[in-house]
Amino acid sequence: MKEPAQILEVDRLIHEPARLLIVTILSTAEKADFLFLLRETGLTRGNLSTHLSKLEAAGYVEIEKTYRGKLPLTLCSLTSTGQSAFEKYRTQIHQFLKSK
Amino acid sequence: MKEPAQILEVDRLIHEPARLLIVTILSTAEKADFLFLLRETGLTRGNLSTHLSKLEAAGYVEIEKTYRGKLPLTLCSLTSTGQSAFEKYRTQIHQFLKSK
DNA sequence: CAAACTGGTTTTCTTTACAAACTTGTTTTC
DNA sequence: GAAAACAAGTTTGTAAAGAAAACCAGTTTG
Repeated sequence: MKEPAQILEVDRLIHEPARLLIVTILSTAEKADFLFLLRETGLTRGNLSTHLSKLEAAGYVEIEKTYRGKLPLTLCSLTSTGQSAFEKYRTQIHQFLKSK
Repeated sequence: MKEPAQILEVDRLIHEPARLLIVTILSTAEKADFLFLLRETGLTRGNLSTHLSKLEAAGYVEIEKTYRGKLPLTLCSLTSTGQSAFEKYRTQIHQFLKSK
């Protein structure tokens, strides 16, 4: 086993395409609400919800539940932990794919 | 849903880290035998076997079973289909990660 | 000739991701 | 003013995927 096998250790929480997309969007927006993410990602509500929960459980995303008028409003933002994990993921993938 | 959602369509057969590693190794070697891949990847024999079968089923890898002396020898090589799928995957990921 | 080793494959177990159904509350409509 | 439709999410059920363990056919070793 040589060093290329590092790819086997990428953070699978971020590697999953749906979550990679979510995290990427969040990395460029201070805060995003649930419906915004829903539109941007094209995920179903159920899947967006569960992916966000996983990211929250990992401490990558902070979820703030409030109201817009009388309707529920869920605000999501990347924590600094999430930000670093994302940066790390990006450099790992880059490193791996760039070599031939 | 905007265009970033393209990432949701990456080829998951290649996206899986273990197979990404296998395919990457095969892309630089004409042919690789099972034990070579085993050492390079650090996967277990069982997992290497099933991942190779999936790649074969997809037509990405060709598996040739022969003998080295009296012992079984399994040779693996990337098909042209596999080569293109890999190239496509790389450019997609690159495209996606570079923006931001 | 029995035990250990080679080079794998198949089976079993757990974890995941997705879809569909459900929930809590709020507007509409009749 | 009750029923129906809608909004914003969550929970649940299921099927597929990945990892580990068990297995297997043949070979070499003691």
